[in-house]
Amino acid sequence: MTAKHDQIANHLIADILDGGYRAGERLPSERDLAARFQANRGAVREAMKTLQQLGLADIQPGGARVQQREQASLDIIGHILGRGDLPDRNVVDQVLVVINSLLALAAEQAITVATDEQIEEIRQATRPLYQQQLGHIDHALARFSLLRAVMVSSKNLPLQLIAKSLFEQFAPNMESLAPFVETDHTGYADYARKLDGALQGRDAAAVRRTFEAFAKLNRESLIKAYTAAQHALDTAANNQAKEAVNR
Amino acid sequence: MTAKHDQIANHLIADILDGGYRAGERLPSERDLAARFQANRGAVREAMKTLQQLGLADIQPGGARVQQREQASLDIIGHILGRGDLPDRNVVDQVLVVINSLLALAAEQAITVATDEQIEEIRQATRPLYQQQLGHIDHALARFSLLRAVMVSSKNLPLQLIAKSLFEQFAPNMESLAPFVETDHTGYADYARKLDGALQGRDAAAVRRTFEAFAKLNRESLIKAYTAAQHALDTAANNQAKEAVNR
DNA sequence: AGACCAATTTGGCCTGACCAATTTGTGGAC
DNA sequence: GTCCACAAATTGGTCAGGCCAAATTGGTCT
Repeated sequence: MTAKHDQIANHLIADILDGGYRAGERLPSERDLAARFQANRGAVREAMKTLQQLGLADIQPGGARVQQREQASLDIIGHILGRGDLPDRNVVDQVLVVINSLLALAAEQAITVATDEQIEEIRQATRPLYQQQLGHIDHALARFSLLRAVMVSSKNLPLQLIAKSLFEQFAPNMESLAPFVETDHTGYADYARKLDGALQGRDAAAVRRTFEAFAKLNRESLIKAYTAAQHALDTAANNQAKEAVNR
Repeated sequence: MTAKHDQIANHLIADILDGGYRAGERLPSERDLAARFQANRGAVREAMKTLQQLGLADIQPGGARVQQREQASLDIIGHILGRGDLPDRNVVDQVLVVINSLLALAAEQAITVATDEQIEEIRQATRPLYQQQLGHIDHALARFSLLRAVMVSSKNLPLQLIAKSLFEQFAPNMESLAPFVETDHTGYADYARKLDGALQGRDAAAVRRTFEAFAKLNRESLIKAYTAAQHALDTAANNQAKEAVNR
């Protein structure tokens, strides 16, 4: 059971993100919200604090107002992805672009500052990707731990924090898409081999190129998954409509 | 007058970041903290909520525990930079590396997706950098609005949010360093001209190269400023020591 | 209209209290 | 001495009702 103030916060966040309250508009007073959610004002207060820290609301004595989405914190991405049946395709693509760029940067940094032991750790993390028979989920997990190893070795705190934040908001929201993802084992194995070699030689340019290829692979797989998922959803909707007619 | 719960939160954040509470350690109970800060438990509660959202504390029934810094939110960077006389040099450098990388990415995206009007806007933003007599602050502001124009034109929400967050945490903490910064007007003007040309031709590679040069300029200027500031601080400390001896 | 002022609303904070989950202390069994 | 079960104390989550200062609102006078 999630805490009440979190429920309230999530409800309000969804309302704002769905356009129930537009930017600049006044939010109901804490007393109103308390009555509406059948909660104490303290609980509402904590929920509002969440909204404020997400940059969704500007809360001042006299009243709270909704802020522009561009003013929000990075932490709203998860909430944005969580709406609807499938995560918003554009936003997913945007997140991927950023993650991949940061990954390339991290690799670059790692190659210059990481110890031999850490390079070895990253190389170890590429090993599971050679396996052709790895399950979808396991393969994804293997890719993530590779990502993580690179980030840690970059020794760049903001970089790590951004990657962690993006990833943690991204991963749980991709589950609805997971059944439609087909992993290109051969492609990833190829990439893993090249990365391994580039790491061994501490060849920054080669590493960057490999990660770019990696990004391409991810993106293509995502696009396919989306078309498949969309198709499945559409037919499901059709069936429901037919059933409704038959009644 | 800042709100009480913010004062409490800031105090606790500083304590944690300064090592007063180590990772894994238990934080005092809300009731204890309330007594310590002569505040109500509700106020402490909101402060704790802040810590939780910053990823600094894991708070559960039974007690709150300090989390690893690597588990924190991106929003702690500002607090980390705010400690001490000067912002931590390594962290500043790390932030710059990330911002510059994101800037290059944004420019790349902008060139492919931005409308002609937006490209024109970015080009307009380069204009002030031609002026050799611009004050340090004004010059910095001009660079920032250029940065902002590029970010907006990228039309990548997570990218914008990250840049905004990093920048807003970065800028206010660099004030202590501002007096020691010397702006290389000629260098920036050169860079602005090249960027302008690359934008006009929508030449992605050229844009990226320009931003890399830009990054180099910024970094060198920062290094100089740090050595100057450090020197000033050291002599000030020496003078104080001498005075103490003379008494 | 526009400027000014009082009444109301709103967020910030406080006291005191109850519950459920967790932690901690205690005793006994092995 | 070690380990485990059980009770007691602690802790976070929530609630009720109330006061204050700042902001908003609405009416009034110019």
